[in-house]
Amino acid sequence: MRNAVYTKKLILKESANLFNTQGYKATSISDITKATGLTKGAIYRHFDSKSDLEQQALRSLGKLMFTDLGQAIQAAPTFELKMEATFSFFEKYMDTHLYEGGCPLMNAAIEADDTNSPLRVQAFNMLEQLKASLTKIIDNGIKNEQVKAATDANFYATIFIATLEGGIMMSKLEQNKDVITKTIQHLKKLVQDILV
Amino acid sequence: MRNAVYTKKLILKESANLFNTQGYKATSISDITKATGLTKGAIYRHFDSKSDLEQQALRSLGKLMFTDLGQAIQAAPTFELKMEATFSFFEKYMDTHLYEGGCPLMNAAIEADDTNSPLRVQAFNMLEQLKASLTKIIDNGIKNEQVKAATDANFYATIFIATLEGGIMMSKLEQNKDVITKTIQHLKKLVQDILV
DNA sequence: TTATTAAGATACCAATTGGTATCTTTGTAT
DNA sequence: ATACAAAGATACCAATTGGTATCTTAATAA
Repeated sequence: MRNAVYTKKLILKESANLFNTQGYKATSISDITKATGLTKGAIYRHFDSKSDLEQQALRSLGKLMFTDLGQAIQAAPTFELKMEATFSFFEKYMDTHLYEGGCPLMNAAIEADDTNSPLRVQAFNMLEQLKASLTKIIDNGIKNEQVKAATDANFYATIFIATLEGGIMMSKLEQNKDVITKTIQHLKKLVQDILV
Repeated sequence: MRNAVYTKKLILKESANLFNTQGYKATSISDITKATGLTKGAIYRHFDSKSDLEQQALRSLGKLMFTDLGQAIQAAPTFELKMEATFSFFEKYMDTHLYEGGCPLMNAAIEADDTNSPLRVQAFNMLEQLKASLTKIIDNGIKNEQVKAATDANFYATIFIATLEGGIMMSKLEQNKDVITKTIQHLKKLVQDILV
C-alpha cells in the first residue's frame, strides 16, 4: 500500500488551502484532485464526504493557528510582549503562505454564520478558544501585577479580537498591510492604557 | 406586459438577501426562482448572467447601506451624535431583517478577496466609501472645533470600521449582541478621547 | 376588439456536482 | 516468489449547475 498517512496529510493541506481561499462551498472535489494530483477514489478513501473533509480541513487549520499562536505567546515573557506576539501573529496573515486566504476563523465564520452546519460550530469553538487565550493572558497579567487590577479581561480580549479581525479583513481587501499596521498601532496604545 | 420594474426589484431584493446570507457562489439561480416564485426565463430577461445579477444585487445592498447610514449621520447634529448614529447603524445589523446575513461589505469582501472578480472591486469601493464617510465626519468635527485638531481622521476612521466589522462578525457567530455592544461601548470611549 | 410586443413560462442543453462500485496497482509479510 | 490487503484509479451514477431557444400569456395602443 502507498503511504496513506502522507496522502491524507497532502489532501488536508491542499484542501484546507483551497477552502480558505476560495471558500468551502465554492471548492469542488475536482479542484482538490487537481491540487493534489490524486483522484476522487483516493480522496473518498480517506474522507467520508465533502462535509467530512471540510471539517477536518478547518480542524487542521485551527490546530496550526493555535499551535503557532500558542508558541509565540509562551515564548514572550511579559504581558506586554505576549500581546505584541499576538498582534504579530495576526499581522502574519498578510504575508505568510501558510494561511493564504487570511484568517481561517473569520473565513469559516462568514461563510457559515447563517447556517447550522458543523462548520459554524467549529468556527464558534475557535473563537471561544481565541477569546479564552487572550482573556487568560490578561488575567495572568493582573496576577503578575503587570496589568491594572480593575481591567475587565474578557472585555479587552473581545475588543482586541474584533479590531484585529476587522483589520485583517480590510487589509486583505485593500491588498496591503496599511490597515492591519494601523490597527496594531492602536491596540498597542490600548495595551499601554491597562498597564499598571 | 406585466410590471417589469416591480419584477426586477423583486428579483434584486430576494437575490440580494440570499447572496448576503448563503453567499454568492453558494446561491443558485434555482434558489432565486424559489424565493421569487418566478422562473429562470423571467430572471434571465432582466439580467445578462448570474454574475451580472450578483453585481447588481450587491450594488443595491450598497445603496441601501449608504442611504440608511447617510440619513442617520445627516440627522445627527454634532460630531459625537454622528458617531453614535454610525455605531447604531452597525448594531442594527444584528436585528433588522433588511440585512439578514450581516454586513454586505464584509460578506462580499471575505468571499471575493482572493479573486479578481467584479465583486471584489465593488466591495473595495464600498469600503473606500465608508472610510471616506467617517473621515469626513471627523474632519468636520475638527473644523467645528468639536474634535482635537491633531486627530488623524483617516487613522481613526480605519480603527472605527475595523472594530465594528470585527464586532459584527463575532456577534453573528455567537448569535447575540454581546460583542457588538462591547465594541460600541469601547468606541464611545475612543470618541471621548478625541473630543476637544 | 384586435394586433402588437414585452414579460414570463417551458423545455431543453452540455458541463459539473458529490458520490459509489469496481478494478488495478503496490507494499509487505510469509 | 507469492499471496494478501490496502491504496488509489477508473468508470460510472443521478442531480444540479448556469444558460438558451422557443412558446405562451397579458397589458396596451390603435
